[in-house]
Amino acid sequence: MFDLKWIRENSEAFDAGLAKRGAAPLSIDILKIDEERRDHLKALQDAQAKRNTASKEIGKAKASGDEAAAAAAIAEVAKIKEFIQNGEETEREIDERINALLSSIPNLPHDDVPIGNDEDDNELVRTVGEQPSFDFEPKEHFDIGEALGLMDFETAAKMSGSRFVVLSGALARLERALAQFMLDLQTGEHGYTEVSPPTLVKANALYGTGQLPKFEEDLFKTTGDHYLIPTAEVPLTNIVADCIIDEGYLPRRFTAFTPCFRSEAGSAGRDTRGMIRQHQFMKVEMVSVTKPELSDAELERMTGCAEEVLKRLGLSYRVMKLCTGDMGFGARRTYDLEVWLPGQNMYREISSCSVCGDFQARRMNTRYRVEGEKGGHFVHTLNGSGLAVGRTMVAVLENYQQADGSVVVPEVLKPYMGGIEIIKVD
RNA sequence: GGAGAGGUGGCCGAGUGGUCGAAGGCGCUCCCCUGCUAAGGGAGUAGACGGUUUGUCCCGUCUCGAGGGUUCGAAUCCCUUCUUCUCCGCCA
Repeated sequence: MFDLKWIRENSEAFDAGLAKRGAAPLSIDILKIDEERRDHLKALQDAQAKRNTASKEIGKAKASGDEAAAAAAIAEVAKIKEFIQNGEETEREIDERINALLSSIPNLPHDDVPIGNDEDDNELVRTVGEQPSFDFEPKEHFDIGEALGLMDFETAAKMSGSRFVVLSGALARLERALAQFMLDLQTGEHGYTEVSPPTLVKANALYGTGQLPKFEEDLFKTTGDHYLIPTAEVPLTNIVADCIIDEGYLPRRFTAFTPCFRSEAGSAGRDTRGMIRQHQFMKVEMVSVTKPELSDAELERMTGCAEEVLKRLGLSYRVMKLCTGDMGFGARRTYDLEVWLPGQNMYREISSCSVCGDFQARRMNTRYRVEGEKGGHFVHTLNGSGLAVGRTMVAVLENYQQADGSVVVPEVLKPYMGGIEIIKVD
């Protein structure tokens, strides 16, 4: 969400930012409504001022028992009444138009974000770790999982349709182990506070983080007024909605392990096999709330927190800086982590860390107060996966597979696997 | 799901139609007094928006959970909605 005043004073920068996103300029349209609004407001407020003064006179007249004077004044002001009521109605209409327009505009990218259309224009930042070599043809994760008898898409389809999976035995445990490991790392070493949030939220929460009003089709909605969260970014960020935070409490860092639900509208036919793209998946999410001047540094830090998971799991990955065309709605800058999948013979996204600036803070009305200063300033928010558990399991299976179809449990997960060191057919 | 009671400024808490943006207290800021500390006295202390000016001045409008309505006038009355608490029922 943008500040009207800012657009008024920086209309060129605003349109230039939209252009980088591949969007048409909007400042002229917005400022036209803005001007209409201010003209209208002035007339309305003058009328209201007149009415308020008169009302006080009436109050005084009544208090002093001068009924005649009061009656005369009332008759006088009554004329303004209709104008004010219509004026208030008009004001609401104009505000709605402006809000509808503003709330559907994506955040403007940072200057260093590469301009581009899609993922092909993303910028490689660094590559980390070594890709494992195999003396056999590495299989894809679903072949491994199904051969083990622990990953069952057909059974899932029977009860839930496509894009679901039933994990069992050691693989169900592996999912839990991965989550546990990630949470222990993010809470124990990186300072994140573990949270167990709701996974059903109302529209205003989704509006706050930017999924609504524009991306409703990506969400699952209940028969009531709830939506299933597409990511824990939503509940974690909304923890601070409508809050004024004392400066000393920043930064705040939250992490949560939750299921995520996505309709995957528009991605029919993509990644139809396996666990890469599911309607439901588990994820450990990180959210930071910071002061404006520290948010860029926080993004580097958060990305590092996500990378650490991959490093300790011994997985090779690369860091991509997303181009303007590939970034999400609320992001100013985004780093994707892409893990190496030998079965697929390619890198696949496993984490996405974004700094949103004050974009979400404005929508949620989240501010912080500096001691001794008047008023509040909007906080900056960040979110990132640390990591997507389902895809991490995919990566573990493909990278740690053996010629005989078994899978070695990575060293750091062993404490969580209850003695299982190799996952194999019993 | 049924019955009832609330949501007021950074916090606590008065206020049931007329100079109420709101008593009082706490906290905070400044000043005075007191040779540290403690205590005391005085003043100040919401935000958004608009106008004006770009001078951190002034004026106006709106905001007492949110949104409508009644009225010349609403924190106060009516409707809708969100939310908190208590009791009952149901339940993992």
